[in-house]
Amino acid sequence: MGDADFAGCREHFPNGQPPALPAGLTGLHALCFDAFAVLYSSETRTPVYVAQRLNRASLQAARAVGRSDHFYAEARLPASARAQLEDYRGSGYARGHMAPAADMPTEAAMAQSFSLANMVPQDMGHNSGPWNRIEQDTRQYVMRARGDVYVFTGPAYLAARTSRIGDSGVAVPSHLFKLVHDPATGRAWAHWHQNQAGPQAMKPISEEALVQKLGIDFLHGAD
DNA sequence: CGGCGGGCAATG
DNA sequence: CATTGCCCGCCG
Repeated sequence: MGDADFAGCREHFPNGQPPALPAGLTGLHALCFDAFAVLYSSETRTPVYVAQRLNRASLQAARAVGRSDHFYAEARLPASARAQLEDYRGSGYARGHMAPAADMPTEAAMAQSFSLANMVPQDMGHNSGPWNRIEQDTRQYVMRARGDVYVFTGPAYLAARTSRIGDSGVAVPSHLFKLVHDPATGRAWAHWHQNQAGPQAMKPISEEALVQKLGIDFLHGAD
């Protein structure tokens, strides 16, 4: 979309400031949703990152919202840039939410969370196991936090050769990250997992270490 | 063990 | 298209 600066949904970002990106990225599309924002890459056909603002009230509201389970290709993207349902079907990978369905505070946001613009090809065991634990731990943290908590979630492509699925060639991440920032405490930390089943390093890394890995300055301008 | 949240595919 | 049943991993 031409909405390259998230003009319509800055509320999902700390201090209303989207991350600073490394030079040279192309094919990017900024997408606003009710409860999250996606910077989408037409090269990988996955998000670069997904941004959320969470708080206790939004997660309490989310508990009353039923999971929709209706995945869909993102019609706001050019057809040539979209991930398609057929790309994931039979691929052996799960359609892994970046902004989790269980975080969504309204029915509309729940439905929107099933856009393939919010998905990456994820190892099934990783998604239902260690990653699900990270998501639940993050919700538990937010429920106990004083105010708004900002979360960035997305894939990393650090393998020598990135494998792809489907006719569109949706790129399979080597890693997934989730950065949590609590302005009330000034703290930030990041989960960094390989996109595979089995034991993971559950110890978070620093925000600085994540920035070093990805070249994305998530919290520039944040306190 | 059951429940939950993350998914899948077959069936009408 | 929605419904149904199933798998996975983790937790209390």
